[in-house]
Amino acid sequence: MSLPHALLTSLVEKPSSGYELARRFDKSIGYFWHATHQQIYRELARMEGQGWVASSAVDGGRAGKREFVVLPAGRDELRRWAATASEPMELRDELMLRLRADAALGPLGLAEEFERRLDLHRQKLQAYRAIESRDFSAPHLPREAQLRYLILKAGIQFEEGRILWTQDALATLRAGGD
Amino acid sequence: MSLPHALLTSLVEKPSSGYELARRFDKSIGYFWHATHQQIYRELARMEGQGWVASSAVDGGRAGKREFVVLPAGRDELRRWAATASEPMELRDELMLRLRADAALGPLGLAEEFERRLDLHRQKLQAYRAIESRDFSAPHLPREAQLRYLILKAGIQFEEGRILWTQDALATLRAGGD
DNA sequence: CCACCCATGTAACTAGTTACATGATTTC
DNA sequence: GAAATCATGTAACTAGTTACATGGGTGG
Repeated sequence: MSLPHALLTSLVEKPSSGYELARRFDKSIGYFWHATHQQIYRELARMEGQGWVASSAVDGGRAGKREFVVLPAGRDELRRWAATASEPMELRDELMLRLRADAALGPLGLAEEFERRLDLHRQKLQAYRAIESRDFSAPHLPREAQLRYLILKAGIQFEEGRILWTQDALATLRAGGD
Repeated sequence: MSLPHALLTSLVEKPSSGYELARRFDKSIGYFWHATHQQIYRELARMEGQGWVASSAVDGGRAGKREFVVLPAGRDELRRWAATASEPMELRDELMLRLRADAALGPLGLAEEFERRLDLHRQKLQAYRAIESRDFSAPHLPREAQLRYLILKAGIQFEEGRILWTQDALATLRAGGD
């Protein structure tokens, strides 16, 4: 279970409300770890119960707004978790299943969907490239920025690979017979 | 929900028992779509209820062994589903969270885990390469084989990319400061 | 006769998604 | 004063995982 640790990291970076975290999980962090606001609120409540974070009303904030900060126990937990091993992500793309269905049943007209995917991958790559030139184009990056850049580079590499692969697939799908 | 369609495809390729499907989902198909035997049995029961597949006792098989075949309604469903759009797979690797935690808290000694990952990626690539030379080294592949090869190539590309990325990450982690 | 593989399932749990619900504040 | 955004949550559901359970057949 990694969501609590994703939240801890995000809160170490900057104490925030559930709402703010939800927005961050739709943007920067969301590029490699997605979560909805419902999940986030539920998890924050659990984490508070465990003494990993504490919340307080925000001066000058809206009614009901609560800001969460990481407690020492939360930092300890994050450090402990970061040192544990984890399994590499699984490849799990429905498009592969569709390709295999096409192979089993005969041509099903998948080219259109591959075109759509190609577009999506290009858009995502463009978004990543924009972040790259905005945040990581300085000649000497501090360690912290280098690590965050590494995460982005994993995304860039993935999208670039998928673009090439999708083009290969389109050529095969359109080549007709054998 | 894609598991039923993965099972339909697998059963179109070859009528099988739940046990045989479970083994296939640990090998070839499992490389891009994993499922446990519990999930498979549950799903087969549902699919039979919907009239997509039918089961019968196997002559000369063990007691209780049932073989599933795809019914016309199941083929129709598979064809219908294959033509629908789907979202690209999500990047969701715990290692990225750990990198970000390291960036937020300071060096946590992740290099060891990256070494381990590097090994795993190399092993997986080797396994893929073995399948490649066993099944797809003929000069002219029929359409069906070309499509199945495409799926494998997506896996090969992913592992190769990750190997390069992990080496980059190790260099950064070991470079010490900025 | 013991261990391993074949072959089936149930039950309980965890993580994630979708739908619903409410109310305050800011902006046009 | 209406619409958009801020800000919080509950409830029901789906998919996937882990633990448990049973029994027949085969090979050493």
